[in-house]
Amino acid sequence: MPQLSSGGGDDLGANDEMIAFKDEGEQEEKIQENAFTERDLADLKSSLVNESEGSSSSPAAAAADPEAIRRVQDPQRGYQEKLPDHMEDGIKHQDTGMYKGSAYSGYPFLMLSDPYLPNGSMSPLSNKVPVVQPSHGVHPLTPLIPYSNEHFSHGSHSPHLPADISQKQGVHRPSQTSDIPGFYSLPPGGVGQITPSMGWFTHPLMLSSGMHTTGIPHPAIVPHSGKQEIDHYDRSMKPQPEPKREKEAKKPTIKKPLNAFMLYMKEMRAKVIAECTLKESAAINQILGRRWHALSREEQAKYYELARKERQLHMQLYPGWSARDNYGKKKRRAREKQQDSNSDPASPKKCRARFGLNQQTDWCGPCRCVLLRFLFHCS
DNA sequence: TCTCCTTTGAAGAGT
DNA sequence: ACTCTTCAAAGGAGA
Repeated sequence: MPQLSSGGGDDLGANDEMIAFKDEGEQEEKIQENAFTERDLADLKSSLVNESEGSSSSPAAAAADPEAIRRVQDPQRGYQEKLPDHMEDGIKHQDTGMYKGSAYSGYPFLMLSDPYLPNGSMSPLSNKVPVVQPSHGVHPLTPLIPYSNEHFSHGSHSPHLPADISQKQGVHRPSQTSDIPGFYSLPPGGVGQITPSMGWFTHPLMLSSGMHTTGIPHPAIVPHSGKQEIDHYDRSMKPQPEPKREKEAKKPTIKKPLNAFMLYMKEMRAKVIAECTLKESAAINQILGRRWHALSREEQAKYYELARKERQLHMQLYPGWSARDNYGKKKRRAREKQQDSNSDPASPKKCRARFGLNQQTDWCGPCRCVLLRFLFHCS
């Protein structure tokens, strides 16, 4: 299990990862490491400040990507071929450049835009307009600020403090984020960049859809059928009264924290889409998978570290949560659906049975069933 | 409308 | 301890 120590680069969880990577192209990796000269380091430092660098794409990468697309699209040359793929150096270096520029600086977009929410996901490079710009010189890990309660309170007491969670959930919580590094804090005025149009705190549905019980819009909380719910609300801005049963069924789901690769994908997807003019996620993910392997140790380490922080914060916010909570969700949902239709006295199935209709009879839709229930005083 | 595809990594379940 | 399974994201495609 890849685990990063907060201290360092070599003991990171990427080790396992890198072993596999070495197997595939040890020589290439050595070349990479040698190539990571002091000049690169300087570039890295400067580019962390200059985010605009990250969005530039090199012609080399543009030239390299069509090959990747061909491989992805050509079933005869699938990924399993384990080609000497590190020939994608063009891509790799291009990527490297991008990480230098945007891996961290862009990440705040992910988090501040509430990526776990169905409509909130956006990468710094996506065509969706980012709402909050990362400020230069901010620590790379400021992206995780939404987890920090400081940003949602002005003063020592707040309804959003974690102590509140503990009270509500009856779970002991470590005294507030004491082990969360200081860089989780927003710079003064950081929140001020959030425009009212974001509706972070005023949206009437926030508490029921993407909000942690603290009121923190935590990305990991989504409504059961979050997408439709949010879409619907955005369009109409008038919440439709939901049946009680439906409301109960839509208890928010706490999602898994994203792992390193997921974070990487989230950031790079838009770029790959732009470069490859691909939209199919399966193909894009294949490309991203190869690029992930082509990343240098240092570059991957950034994402392992971010993922580790994510897990840490997730654990602090949801002490009792387990990945098991979301296990079998698909099957369970299907089962619930089935139960719903069984328990609904006006379901087509029930009505067919009640009125002796066969399966082919199409007229017995739910609406007509309600009508029938009314007409025939069905219970 | 729902599920599949496709990737990697984390974590739970099962052996 | 080890292997297997599920779920995180994404969005097009097909049932």
